[in-house]
Amino acid sequence: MTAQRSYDQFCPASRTLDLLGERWTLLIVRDLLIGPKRWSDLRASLPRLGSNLLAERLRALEATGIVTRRELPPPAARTVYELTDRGRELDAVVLSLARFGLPYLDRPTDEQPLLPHLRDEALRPMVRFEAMPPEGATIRFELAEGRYLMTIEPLVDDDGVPAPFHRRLGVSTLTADDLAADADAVVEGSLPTLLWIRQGHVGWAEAVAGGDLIVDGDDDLVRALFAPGHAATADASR
Amino acid sequence: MTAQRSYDQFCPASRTLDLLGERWTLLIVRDLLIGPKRWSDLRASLPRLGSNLLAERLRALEATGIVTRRELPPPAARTVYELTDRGRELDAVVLSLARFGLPYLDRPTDEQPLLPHLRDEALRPMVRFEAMPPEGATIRFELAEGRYLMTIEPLVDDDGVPAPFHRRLGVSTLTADDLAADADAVVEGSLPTLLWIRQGHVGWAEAVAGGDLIVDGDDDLVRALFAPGHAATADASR
DNA sequence: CCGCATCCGTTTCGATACTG
DNA sequence: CAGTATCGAAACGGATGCGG
Repeated sequence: MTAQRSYDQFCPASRTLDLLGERWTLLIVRDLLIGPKRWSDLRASLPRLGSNLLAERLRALEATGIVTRRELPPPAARTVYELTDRGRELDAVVLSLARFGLPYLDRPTDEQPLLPHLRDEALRPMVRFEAMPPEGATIRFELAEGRYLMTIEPLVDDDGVPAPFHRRLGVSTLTADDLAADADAVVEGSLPTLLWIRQGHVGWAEAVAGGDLIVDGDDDLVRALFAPGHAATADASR
Repeated sequence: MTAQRSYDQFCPASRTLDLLGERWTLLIVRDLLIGPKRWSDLRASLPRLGSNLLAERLRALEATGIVTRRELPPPAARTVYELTDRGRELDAVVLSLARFGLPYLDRPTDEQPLLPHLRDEALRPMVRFEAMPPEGATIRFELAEGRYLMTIEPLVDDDGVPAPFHRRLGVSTLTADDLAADADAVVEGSLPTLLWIRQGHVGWAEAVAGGDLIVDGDDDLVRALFAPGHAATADASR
């Protein structure tokens, strides 16, 4: 069975695509990067993926050591799928894919619901890495879609070792009012507003004037993080 | 016709996969990242890709503004394909794929020739970003496969803006003996040796003792850049 | 209901043949 | 050299079935 179609080249990129270049595989990984998921969770977040394919993809990912299946104790439904340490390294891959796709994203249709788990990951691909201040920062987001705390770690840690940018940037959901204090900035608005600003379809001043965006604190920081244009066209607007 | 199978999710990662998630597409991009290529060049570097699919993929990439076709003046064969500015942003995607696949790469078989153009790109996915010194560095590689100059730009530029790590790291082939002076280190060996060290299959000391690796200059720098283990397990060995 | 396996029509792929 | 046309073989997608 499974003839295992391979590119058969001595190249690490093609090797990765051998492992997870098939349809749906990277989207499964994307969802598991958020946290362990049950079968039904994955079915819900990937509605157009057939159950047979999901089973096959999970089996393949398990075979290559990217995913493990763990059995939960009797209370609550049984098995969950989660990434291994190796699998979690795919964060960089998924994030680079998301960053590239940002300009191609237009407003969601009715057939493209903004899935809940994707909301919580929406902010991370949007920030400009070059604009992250070397000393780090903390920004609180009070959005229509939820409350988030963005944490930007310092460029170099205490030992002077520089951190890869995707590991400097964390976004966590904020439920209680704890940690609400001492952020460098507080942003009120919505994900679409921030996306359109980042895409360059709406001007910053325009959004603020229209009341779609309210920024408290370090205004320039937030503005630089969501400045329009791709990374290559890094106009130093700050 | 072309039903254009789409994931149809409001997610930038799935959007990117809509655009170039089909088979061979990202490998075509990989090859074009090195430079403009003619039809026959692409056929040679992707031997198992049928000519009809190559045509179809190139057409699709052109339609989405990732690739342009340029007509060369009469002398020399006609049309070349090259990436647009937008397409060149995929460098981060391909590099992250390559970095992930590195541990899965084993020695090339006869059916997996080390293609010439991949040789020249082999070093870049191998270096540990965290080990790149903040002040920058220059390393000359005198390998069995060719001579290369690796340039590591400073962590922050003159304006104090930090550079994303994939843009700090450049590798160029070295033909003449120019630029051969003042490198922080000179490495003699071969690509397989460096790969096996990076993969942890061969110890550094072992390779040096066996004569497979000779490092002149900042030994510790090179050792840290090719230290084994994935990025997450960043043991500070330096 | 959860976690799949089986069946089957459709789409995509891969190899070869063919053309300007 | 730079593609297009054709066709059998996989892979996909949706539905349905089936044992815990």
